[in-house]
Amino acid sequence: MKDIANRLGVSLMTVSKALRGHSDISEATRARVLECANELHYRPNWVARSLVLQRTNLIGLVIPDLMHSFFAEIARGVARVLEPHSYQMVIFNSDENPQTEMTQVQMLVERSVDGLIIASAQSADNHGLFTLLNRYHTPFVLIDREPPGVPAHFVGVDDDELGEMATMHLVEQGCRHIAHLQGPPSATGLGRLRGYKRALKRAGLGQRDEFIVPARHDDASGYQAMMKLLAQRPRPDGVFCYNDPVAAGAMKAVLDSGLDVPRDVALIGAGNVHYSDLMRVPLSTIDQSSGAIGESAAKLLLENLRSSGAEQPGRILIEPKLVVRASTQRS
Amino acid sequence: MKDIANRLGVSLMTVSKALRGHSDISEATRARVLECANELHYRPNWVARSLVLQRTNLIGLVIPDLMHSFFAEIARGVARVLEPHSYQMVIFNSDENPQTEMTQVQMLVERSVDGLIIASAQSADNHGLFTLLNRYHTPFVLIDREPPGVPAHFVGVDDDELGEMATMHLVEQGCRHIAHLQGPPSATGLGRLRGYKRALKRAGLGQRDEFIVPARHDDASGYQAMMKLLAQRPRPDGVFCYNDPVAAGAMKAVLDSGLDVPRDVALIGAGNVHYSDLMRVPLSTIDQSSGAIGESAAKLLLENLRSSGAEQPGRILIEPKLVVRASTQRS
DNA sequence: TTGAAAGCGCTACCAC
DNA sequence: GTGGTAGCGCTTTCAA
Repeated sequence: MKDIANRLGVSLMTVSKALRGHSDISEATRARVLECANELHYRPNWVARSLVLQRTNLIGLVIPDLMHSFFAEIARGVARVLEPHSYQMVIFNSDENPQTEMTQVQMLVERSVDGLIIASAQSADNHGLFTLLNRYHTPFVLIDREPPGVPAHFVGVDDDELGEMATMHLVEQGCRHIAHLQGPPSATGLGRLRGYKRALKRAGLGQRDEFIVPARHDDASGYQAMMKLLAQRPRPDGVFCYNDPVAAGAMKAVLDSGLDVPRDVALIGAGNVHYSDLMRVPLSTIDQSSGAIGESAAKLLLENLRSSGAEQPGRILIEPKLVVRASTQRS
Repeated sequence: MKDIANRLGVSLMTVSKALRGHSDISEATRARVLECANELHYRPNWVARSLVLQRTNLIGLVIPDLMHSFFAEIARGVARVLEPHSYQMVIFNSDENPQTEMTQVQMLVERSVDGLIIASAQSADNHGLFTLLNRYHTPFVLIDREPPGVPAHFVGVDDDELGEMATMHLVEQGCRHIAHLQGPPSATGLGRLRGYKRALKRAGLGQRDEFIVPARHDDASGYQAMMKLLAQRPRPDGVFCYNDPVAAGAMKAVLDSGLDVPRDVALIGAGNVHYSDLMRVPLSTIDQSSGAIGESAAKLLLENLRSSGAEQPGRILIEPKLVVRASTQRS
């Protein structure tokens, strides 16, 4: 930039303004500056710009599992909205580890990102992340996992309803011994569990504690949990799995045990990940519109950035949608 | 930081040095500074630090498709290596679009990332990206896709060998009409095609141009391409697919057409993505050790950052490994 | 062992 | 229209 000024015999200021199309700089000099900048392959230094502007045009996205295509789709949704506003996205993968997550949020804040979008891995009763977040002025939007009792912007589905919907579907398919592979103790995991219980009650089916088996969020844990479940008598004839990866693992377990899906055991997941349709037995699931979640969250955050975020929390609930495939069709 | 200085009645410098454990600051003041910093929840401002240090401790990762778990695993590998060196990773998703990719590289450079890892979406004959890259001093490592004739650090597999290995496996399974669903015209796509042709020659099988059908990189394109292939006579009895997503789409096409995998058509992919094992018919594939690619690339880049990158290009080839599952077992 | 000065590359605010 | 001055938050260099 200094080079350009020297070469053209104008001041550094003129160059700075010309480059940004600032109010009134004569067309002539503006053109000369731009041309010269091109020749010299001038590129603005965002670090310096950010320092003085107190604004990086960066937003941070913290998600628990990049390998889960549900979150990858969210990331795409976010990027899609941000791009035209010339914001960029920094992704962190917390690996479902609350401690890692806090460190990453910390780092993002130190990097002065303008805003945060977080799918939190915190267990439902831990508010550490939020006391951290509240120390800084960085606006943030929570997605997918809504911690109870924390006033914050949120975009996601109603997990209670999701759990109920999935479980009711199994009921309607004639299942009478319905089990649940439970996810992590996040808001999401607990909500889905509540929905499961509520559906059982509504259907007048008894609830058995042994039919609630803890898994984690991935297919490996789904496999193990399902194996435990299959060892029980009576054997469940329908299982609502925390999410699609867990359901995928569970399906493998059922098939490996020489049983049939859905005849012996019907399976339903949640998330409608991209490959659900391509599995051994195409997986019934609850769609959460992952792309839409990302987009809405990004929009909400951008609004907040503009209005300096003083208004009250927005809350966007996306309707869960049942997607019926072979894994639950017992007729 | 200024606050700390005031509160303690020492100079700003003392604080700066104390915080970083600089050579000699009396233990006493150091302790006082650290304690006070804690109380005030002081956090360093990386933007400012980066500006003066001319170093951001950020590395940029540009990949063509986050939804493809092959790349998601690479990202994890990179993060795993970077983390202990307190480097952080900025991910961009180029969506297989060369133009987008160049823009993203540009942005990353403007953000002064210390290094780049790129799985390029450029077609094999386009060197635009590299003239761009060479303008700046930012060290970079290419992964997965090696453009011919460009001296650069590279980590990936030998795609010619991969293609040959996959195709030979089909030959050994008794396939005689072997087709190829071709990927994008990137170095990877072309290499795999070459390997396919070479294997046919080695096996003494004739090569039919109609058996080479262009797809892209995703399952949707695999589905379409496979449908075209199935309309042909003779119908192929074995297909080497550019990658696993394409193979997944192809599998859907075959099954939707009422044919059997592998009896009527054997299928093999490449990448060994995480869910290959969970598909309708578990998919045979060529493993590329995605995690290892990410790790090696990150290590190579870090070495370069330390040595200010003046040495000659490193080239790390990872052995492709055949993974046989049901989709090719015809015995 | 501590502190003052200068500057990283850029922009806002005011004079000319 | 154009240009100087000051400063963003931090670090390196050198003097006290």
